[in-house]
Amino acid sequence: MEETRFDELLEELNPAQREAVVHGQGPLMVLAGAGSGKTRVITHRIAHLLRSGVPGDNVLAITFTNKAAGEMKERTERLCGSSGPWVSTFHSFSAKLLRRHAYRIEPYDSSFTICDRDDCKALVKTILKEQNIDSQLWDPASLLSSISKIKNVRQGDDASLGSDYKHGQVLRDLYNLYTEAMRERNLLDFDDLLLLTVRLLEENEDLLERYREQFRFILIDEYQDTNSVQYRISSLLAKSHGNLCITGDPDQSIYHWRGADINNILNFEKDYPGARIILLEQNYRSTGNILATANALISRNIERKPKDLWTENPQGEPVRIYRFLNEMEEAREISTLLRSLIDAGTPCGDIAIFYRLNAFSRALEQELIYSNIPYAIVGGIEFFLRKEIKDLLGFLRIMDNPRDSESLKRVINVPPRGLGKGTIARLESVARELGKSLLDVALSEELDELFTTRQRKAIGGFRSIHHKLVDARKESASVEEILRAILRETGYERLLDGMGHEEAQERKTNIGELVGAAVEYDRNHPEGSLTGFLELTAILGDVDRWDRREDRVSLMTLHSAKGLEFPVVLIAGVEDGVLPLLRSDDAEPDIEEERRLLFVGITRAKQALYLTHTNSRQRFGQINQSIPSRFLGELTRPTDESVEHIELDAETRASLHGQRVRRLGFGRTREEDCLDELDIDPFADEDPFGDFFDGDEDPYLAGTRVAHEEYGEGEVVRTNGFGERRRVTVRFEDAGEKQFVISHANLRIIGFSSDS
DNA sequence: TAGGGGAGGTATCCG
DNA sequence: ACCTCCCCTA
Ligand SMILES: Nc1ncnc2c1ncn2[C@@H]1O[C@H](COP(=O)(O)OP(=O)(O)OP(=O)(O)O)[C@@H](O)[C@H]1O
Repeated sequence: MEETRFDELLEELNPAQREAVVHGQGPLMVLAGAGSGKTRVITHRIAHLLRSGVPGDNVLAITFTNKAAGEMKERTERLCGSSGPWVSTFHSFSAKLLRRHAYRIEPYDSSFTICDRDDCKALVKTILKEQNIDSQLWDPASLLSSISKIKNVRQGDDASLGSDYKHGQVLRDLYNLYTEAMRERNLLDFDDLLLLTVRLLEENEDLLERYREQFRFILIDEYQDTNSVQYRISSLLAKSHGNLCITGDPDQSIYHWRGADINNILNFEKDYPGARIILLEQNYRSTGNILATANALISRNIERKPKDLWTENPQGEPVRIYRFLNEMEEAREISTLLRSLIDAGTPCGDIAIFYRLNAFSRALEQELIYSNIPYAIVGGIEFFLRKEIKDLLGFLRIMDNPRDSESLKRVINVPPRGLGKGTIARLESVARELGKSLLDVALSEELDELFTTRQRKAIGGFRSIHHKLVDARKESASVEEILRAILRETGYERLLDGMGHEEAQERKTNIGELVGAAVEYDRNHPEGSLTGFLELTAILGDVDRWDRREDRVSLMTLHSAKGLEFPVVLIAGVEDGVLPLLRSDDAEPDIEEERRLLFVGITRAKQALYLTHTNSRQRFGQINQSIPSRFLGELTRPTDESVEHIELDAETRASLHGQRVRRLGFGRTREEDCLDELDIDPFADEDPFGDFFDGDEDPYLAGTRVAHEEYGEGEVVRTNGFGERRRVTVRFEDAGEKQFVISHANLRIIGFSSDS
């Protein structure tokens, strides 16, 4: 391969970027605004280090996703053709270290299994049952989050738990039981990966020395979203030599809820005195209009150092804000819009739709299917949570990690052969008495006399499957072969024939996908192992599983969108209660973080940005009025033309509904016809700045039937104005047209015009 | 023991 | 509207 010349690395970089790339020893913080090229800086900096003669093995780069890691590794290797630097996420890095030195973290061994949240929850439930604790009172999910908090905030030190937490004693006991159960089964959760890495380094001076020496240059991306344990890992490795380069943007910190601590980046200068600080403020990604809305929005955050991104890019089209009747219309109109963009030549792969909640993908998906638009949902209902997948993985897991009794319990009766709760309980008590693992007991023929004939027979069925799998594994190391053996020996696909055709088909497809993943793993990892495959299934995130090269419209949450960019971006459901998200019961939402979330979404867009919101939306099966997000009013300045508000006119809406209703044969058409034009003009008011959509309820679409004490029944003709001055005009049957200020209107909604 | 049916609770966001 | 859990029956 022809080597890239030194200065070629510095082309396509602005002076600030270049400075960061060529910075030598010592701490460096690159505070980079959205789209200002920090990813490019890191990549080029690594390449520059390698080209200056630093061996790849001495460079450790931490990225936010495994996908970013893969791309960066590939990129740097291409830029300088030399051996690979270490590039991975904190979690993958930790897993690698822990497997390598597993004998130092007893009772774990190197084939430990990484648990996803579902596995952890199941284990908590098991423990609660064992302890006879009512899982209604102690919700496993929130227990788990308390446990996670203990690990992250107190770094596993439960000493003073009793005083801090409500029900501290119980929590502390459960925490210890959980930890013990995980150790017994050779299982690690995501927090453990990080926490044990800290312990590994702290308790083994030789290892710490060794890795400090090895990783002479450390780079961490998205530093604003690191948590306290990750911070500790980086300190352990980097404090002594100080060759730590971090990049991040406090305005893009969106993971506070899972323990990320923005102070890590804010205190960097204090932690590393004399650190060089480089600001990147030129945005190369977005049009002027998109950037203007992003800047206007984020400037509303109080807890923030002011910073204005600028760009030399053209203004571009205005940002378009659409208002729709409900989520069905929203989905349909988005599809229509996409169809016209695609027909005009936009590749599907250039388009992305973001939303706050995974649940929003459903309505969109239906319409995209209907409109024949290829799409890919990133994340969402977890593939690895499907029953058939969990079953198959369960077998793989017990083959890899015989101590994983949770997985064993899952699969010991697959296919069903009458081995139920009673037998499992018996197996467990025998295991406890003899101090053996559950699998040992199940496989030991000499213990048969401890079971009834019936139980013996059922256990024997499992035993013979297990033996065959052990044989299969001896014959071939490939994951695919083991998986096929499992399918063969359990008769899994035959099992599916018993159920409804459609469901069986779907499950078979899923199984096919898993086999496909195994085949791919075997191909890409000639030195691979079952352990490696299982680690990937657990540790890969939603974005990691997504293949950008496919020409499809991408659907994902705003969180998943971090770090990506698309020429065309749509953000759906920009409503109060959704974005910012309000929980019915619980605490105040973190408005500033929600605002940053929208900021992240907006700044993903290169050419065109559409934000949509609806007038009503179904939640828990009930139709609720929705209010435009307060953030929509924060996107503009008084004279700004970077934003355009759009509403379907009545004719279009009626005809679309008509068509659609006929085509699909829907029965309910009523509320959807007869809507008059809505009069939305953001600049009609003297002061649209400020409380534009002030969060007041505004359910008055044209055509809504309302009742008034004095004037009787009537129909909404139009609404206009903003905030306090927003008015609704109603034509009453007897009293003629009247106008009301919405915030003081004494109107009751009684239906839609077509109801009568 | 297994699987259906009804009831009741329920949704963030994720490596 | 959907999923999980529990109870009841075969
Ligand atoms: N010096 C430059 N000249 C031209 N284009 C650049 C330059 N630096 C970066 N870009 C382009 O700008 C876009 C954003 O870059 P990059 O993804 O590195 O930004 P980022 O800072 O990581 O963004 P974010 O923080 O928003 O995820 C990319 O399309 C990149 O190719």
